Amino acid sequence: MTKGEETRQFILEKAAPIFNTKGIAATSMSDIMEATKLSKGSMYVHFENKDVLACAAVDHNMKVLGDKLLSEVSKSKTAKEELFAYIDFFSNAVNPPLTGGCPLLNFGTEADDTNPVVKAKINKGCNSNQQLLANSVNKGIANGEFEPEWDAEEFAVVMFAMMEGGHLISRVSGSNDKMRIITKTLRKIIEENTL
Amino acid sequence: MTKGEETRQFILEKAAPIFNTKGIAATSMSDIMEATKLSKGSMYVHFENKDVLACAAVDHNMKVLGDKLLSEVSKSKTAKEELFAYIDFFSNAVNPPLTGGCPLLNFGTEADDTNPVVKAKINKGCNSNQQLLANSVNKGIANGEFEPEWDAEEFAVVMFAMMEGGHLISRVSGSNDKMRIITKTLRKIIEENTL
DNA sequence: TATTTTAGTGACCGTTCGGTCATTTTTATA
DNA sequence: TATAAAAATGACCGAACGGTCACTAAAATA
Repeated sequence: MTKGEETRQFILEKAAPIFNTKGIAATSMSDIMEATKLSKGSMYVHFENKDVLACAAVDHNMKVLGDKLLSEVSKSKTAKEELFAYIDFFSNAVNPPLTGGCPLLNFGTEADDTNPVVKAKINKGCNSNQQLLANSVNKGIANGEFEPEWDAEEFAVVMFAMMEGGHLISRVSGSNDKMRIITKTLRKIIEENTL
Repeated sequence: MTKGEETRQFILEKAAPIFNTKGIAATSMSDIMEATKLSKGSMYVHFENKDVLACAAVDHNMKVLGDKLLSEVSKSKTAKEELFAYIDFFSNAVNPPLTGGCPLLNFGTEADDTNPVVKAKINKGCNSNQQLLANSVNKGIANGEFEPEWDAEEFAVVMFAMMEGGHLISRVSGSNDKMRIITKTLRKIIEENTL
């Protein structure tokens, strides 16, 4: 990795949590300068403007979160364990895996009406998550863990929506209490579909 | 209503959808000036600063949405109809009842880490929605419509989270397809608890 | 209707914004 | 190590930001 690539990565690592916490519009280049202790000119060597940096930060947040998630989920031996690992991974919304909370929720709500590029990225991210869940269910059906009639895709949508909604509730309330109801309910559904 | 109160209301009606669409940080006083065709000085007669206006706009959005929702739900004769009315009311996230989508989702994600005042408002709004749902379930239990063992508060949390999560998915995808899976699932759960 | 109070105006203020660029410093290459 | 290329600096730019204020217009009150 050249010096330039290293700096670019360094800027992203510092910028990503700021964008995820404050939002794209409320994050200024000065915020990033302060966090990186780099000069303004240097930022523009690596990112042609704020939009490009913001997009790269969105990507970075999703990548970091995805990698963490996969590394947890992949420890599982069974399909049920995979689903439970997903639940556990996101169960603490007050102290979430990523500073600022879920980037899909944060950037999705900010971008849906104003930023088509970010909106498309978030849509892909949502679909990936749902695909991950559906794959686990289908894997479990294939290996005889789960009820064969279980609709994997539908459950994936429902579970993903519940986790995101629970995330919102927990973050505005500052408590994981209601997230626990969500996760309990999801675990119950999974158990009910376990053979 | 005095002239001043009228203007204040007028400003809020114009400002609320802009804040709900663009977000608080990305909405400028100039945006509101343009929408109202009022001068800058006039805005500051009725709102001492942007924060106060933004907070009032958040309140306005929640009030308008809450009123619309209640007016729909209150048409219902049975508890089940109330729950179905709630579902129907929010089932079209692509063309939602409020310009910009759900204010709880929009302002909640923007404010959770940065604006304690708005955060508290949104938390109250989330709780009101869940209370409304829980009340319908409890009403249905009391009058023999629903299974007495049904946990109203837990269902309210789950249903609210599913609707908000579904809202996010639909808005970033630009399609109500997955919201339909959410609503279908909720209707099924309600039917399963109907006597 | 005369007077006081309130609403509305728009030029203006200081600050911060995103972004540029000539220059210097560092890194990579020959 | 000499040279070319890339990275980093920070002063600077115009525009947009939130906010103020002396002033005018209109509305409420006596």
